[in-house]
Amino acid sequence: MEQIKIRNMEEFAALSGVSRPTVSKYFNDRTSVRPATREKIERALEQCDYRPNIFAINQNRKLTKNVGIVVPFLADPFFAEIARRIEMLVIEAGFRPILLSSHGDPAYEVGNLESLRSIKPAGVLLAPLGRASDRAAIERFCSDVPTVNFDANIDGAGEAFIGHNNAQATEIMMEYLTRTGEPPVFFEMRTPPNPNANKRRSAYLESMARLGHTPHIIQAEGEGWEMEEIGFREGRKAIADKQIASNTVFCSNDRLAIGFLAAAYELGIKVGLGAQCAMRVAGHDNHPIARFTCPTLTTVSHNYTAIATNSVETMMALIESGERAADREIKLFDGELIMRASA
Amino acid sequence: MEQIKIRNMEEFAALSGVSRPTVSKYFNDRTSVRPATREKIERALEQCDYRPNIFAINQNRKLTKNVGIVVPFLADPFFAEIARRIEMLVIEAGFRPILLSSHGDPAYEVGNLESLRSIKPAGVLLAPLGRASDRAAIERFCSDVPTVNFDANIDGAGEAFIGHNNAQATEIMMEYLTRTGEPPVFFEMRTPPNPNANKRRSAYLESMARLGHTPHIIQAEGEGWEMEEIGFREGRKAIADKQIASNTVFCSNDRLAIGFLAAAYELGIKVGLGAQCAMRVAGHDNHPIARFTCPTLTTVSHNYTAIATNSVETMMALIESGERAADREIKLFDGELIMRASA
DNA sequence: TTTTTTTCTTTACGCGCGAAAACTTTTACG
DNA sequence: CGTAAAAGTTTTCGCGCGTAAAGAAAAAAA
Repeated sequence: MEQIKIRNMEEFAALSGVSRPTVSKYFNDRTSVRPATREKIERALEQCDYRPNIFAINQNRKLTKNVGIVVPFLADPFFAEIARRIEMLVIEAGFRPILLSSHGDPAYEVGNLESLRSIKPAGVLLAPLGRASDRAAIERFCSDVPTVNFDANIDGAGEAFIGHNNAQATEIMMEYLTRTGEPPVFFEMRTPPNPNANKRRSAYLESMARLGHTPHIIQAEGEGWEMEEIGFREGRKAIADKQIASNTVFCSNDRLAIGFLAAAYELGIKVGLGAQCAMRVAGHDNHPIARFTCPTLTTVSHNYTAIATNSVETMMALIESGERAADREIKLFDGELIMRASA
Repeated sequence: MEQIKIRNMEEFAALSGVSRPTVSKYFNDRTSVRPATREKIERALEQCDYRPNIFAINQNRKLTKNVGIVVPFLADPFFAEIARRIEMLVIEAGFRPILLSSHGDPAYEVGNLESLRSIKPAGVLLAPLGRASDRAAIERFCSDVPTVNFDANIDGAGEAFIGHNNAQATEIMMEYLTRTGEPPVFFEMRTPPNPNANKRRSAYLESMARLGHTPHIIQAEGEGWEMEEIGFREGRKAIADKQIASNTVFCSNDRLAIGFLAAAYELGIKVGLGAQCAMRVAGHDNHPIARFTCPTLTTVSHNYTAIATNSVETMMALIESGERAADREIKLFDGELIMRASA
């Protein structure tokens, strides 16, 4: 079996005993042909493993089956995880996912969008870099290609935004931390690449104000996506300089927290809940490695499943309707407190 | 500017005042036309941002500019890192990288290869799953598409194998560990998904034999790619059951080691070099997070740069020559001892 | 059985480009 | 300045498929 070499749909049609246009119909929607015809085609398919040429298909179709997925930094396990879920959902929906990473660089981000534009995707799921993004380029892209914006909101980017409810998530952590111990200081980057950080800072400030505490924010120097490094270096400095006005530190994200934990460990500060512990540390994101830090990291998890599912569903609805959304919908999914040993 | 809408190369040629075949030549190699002509085209390019239709290009070229990159599990930062480097080198070489993850599943791996086959890539850089891979499917693919195998060697897969020198890398760590303390036990998975693990075990056994020590291997139960989880769960069990016949543990890879460190921490065992430490732990791979574990992880690093560069160079040489390699070359790059606090 | 509807076949065109052949123009060089 | 070489132009073909129209055949409904 599978010996016969087929060069094109014409030859395959001849083999199956069906006309070429009917074969074409079959490959576009296998239920659009009569069962008897379908069986003829599928019997032929068993003995020659023919597949229509993807370039010829896409050249003639106005709408391809490609769906772009762009994330800011794929080497970050957080994005790897969310991208993985989205990718699988896109495949399930019968589309071809094209996964692209912007490598933390706006030039790559623009390059990715241009690259996507050239393959005429049915739609694109875009998690932008954020602050560093070339807004004009992104808006231009979104006006040409149906785009769903996720993770980091850029006003006007895409037909909808699906994201994490940073305010609520920060709030439940604040509630937990203040209820069980000292009100936390907030440890973040001075110039965070991701806009979620700003929402988290605001939520921290609001929360502290409402609870009648004085907020303390430590802003780590450093640019880019090497957050563990920044958390480690600046965390060590902050601890050594006694800048930390509480025994509880709420890090803006888990990667900073991982670095901070390493700094605390190196300085011999025991982190955790017990009486013999000097400090509590919490993070935000439920990073895949957070279960395995020392101590395990208390954090707030994104609703990964809901965000991935909803992003893809929104995209598919957009594709099926063939229209642009009337108004830009923003959907936020609540975070979940993940209590572990560090706080 | 950029107002003029161009639908195809014909229209663009008219705009630039050059014939279409010459424009075509320009886009294939911008140095292949006379400087004066080139300037004409590039001036036209400035006022209409035309790009040749990628589907039409690829339909007619025997050789596309696509290069596939397949890794077994992109959510693993190790692969994310190596993929990132390779991707950038491929872009630099003027090709379009198509990054695909097999998600730890041989079905996805075969699907990725089929998907790649359909876009007629100039070449493919393949890091196979290993043990779980569908060898027959991979060999079939490699006979059709110029493939360079990297990271995990599968005999006969591709024109060349570029990888890490597991034997040498294990050896330098063994030398270090035995010179500075007790000979280590070896902690690994009973059924590792990646074939590198087997080479590391063999190297450990050889090394212990040569040094005149009795080898001890602890084989963790568990399947799949959740190595931190396996390292944590089985590591805790091994420590609790006092299966560890040395104060030094050499983990088969860093992800296992990260789990193992978490287990030791939870059990109150101090890991590190100092006199007050009860155990030394070393890993293998120099995982991106290894600098931030508690304590920081002593490990053996792959020569990431050399492996990425050499894989891409080998691929490009293959593409340029247009031929298949006469014999399957195997290139291994030595590892480097990374001394940190854990051992 | 006849009529209606659905499905299939035949024929034809076009997508946007690569490639090749034959001819013309420009450049390089003695 | 003349000539060969290099580069550009024109023309034509074909890639493999989507798609549309018109008619034939098959299935479903009357």
